[in-house]
Amino acid sequence: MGELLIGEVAKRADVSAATVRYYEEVGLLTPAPRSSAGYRRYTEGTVEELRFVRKAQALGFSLDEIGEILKLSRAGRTPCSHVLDLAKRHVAGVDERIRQLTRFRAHLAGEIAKWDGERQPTCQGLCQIIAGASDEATDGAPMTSHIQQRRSARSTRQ
Amino acid sequence: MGELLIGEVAKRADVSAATVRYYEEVGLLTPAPRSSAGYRRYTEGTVEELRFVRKAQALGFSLDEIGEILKLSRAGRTPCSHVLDLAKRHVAGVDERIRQLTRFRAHLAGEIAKWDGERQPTCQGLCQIIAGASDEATDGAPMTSHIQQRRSARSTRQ
DNA sequence: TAACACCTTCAAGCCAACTTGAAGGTCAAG
DNA sequence: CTTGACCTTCAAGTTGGCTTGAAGGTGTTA
Repeated sequence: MGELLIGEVAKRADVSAATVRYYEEVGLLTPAPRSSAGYRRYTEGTVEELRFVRKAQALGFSLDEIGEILKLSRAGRTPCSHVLDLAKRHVAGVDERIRQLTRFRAHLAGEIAKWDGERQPTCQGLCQIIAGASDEATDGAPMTSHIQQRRSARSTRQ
Repeated sequence: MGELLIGEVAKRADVSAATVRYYEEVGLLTPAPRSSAGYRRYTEGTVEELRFVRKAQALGFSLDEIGEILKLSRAGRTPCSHVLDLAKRHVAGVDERIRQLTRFRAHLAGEIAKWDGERQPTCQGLCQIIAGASDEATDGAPMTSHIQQRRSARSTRQ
């Protein structure tokens, strides 16, 4: 009951089975123990790791970076000063990223404020500039995929 | 004197000339006016745009997204309600990203705190887990490229 | 025992965002 | 009037992160 086949973990973590195999191949996941028939057998823990991977990815981390963070977290007990250092570097990196994003946001908001305070916003003609963009933007679609939904991976469907 | 050739803008924005051509090709930059010989002629404005592109990219935006933001900012005068809406969506997206990153940071920091409070950090043996990682981490290298330095693009060198 | 949904490997294909290379035109300096 | 550093286009290659397909084994259910 704590044993899941690849399709099952994939579904629970909302990725495809192929992706899970790929993650193992590139070293993100530790190779799963196999059943007598050669089937990979996973536990809930793997589902957690997979979910973590997707979240970190959505935040812009590469699989390499995520792999390192996973290794740190797997080291779990006995985190020596090296591990600690590495982890602290990661946090510092994230902090830097947050600061930059915050500045970026201020920049954008600044432009908007400039515009907002100005003339009446009746658009005539030249607003075609964003015609294409609004197509996507007007029907609830993600014109800007701030949280990435990389072709969704409906896992084992079809 | 306000006229720059492609190598010049490239150098000033710290990208390669090929990248500038590529950006024009995919519609990120508006096609530059040509000299009689067919050379692209740019202004300082393009350098600014290129720098913006690199910054936005480092923050995890795709070229498509950046292209939209650039269009918004080029619309400059007469920003109709549509443009304004679009821009506000972008800000909202950035806000969301910042919130997620902040939570991520808290998670990482939490783990570190747990460890930090614990046993003595003398690492014996099993610390090999991070041997590979420390290789990169110990010599000032960017084990985690939080601000991306995508194969650098030393522009027109060599 | 046949169907069917799962699993396996391996190889190839795809998209974004570039980079690299070939083949050639332009132009100021020696 | 040639050298050398620029510029041009076009085509093909690269990397990361997958997806898709072929060819085949597994295991429950009718």
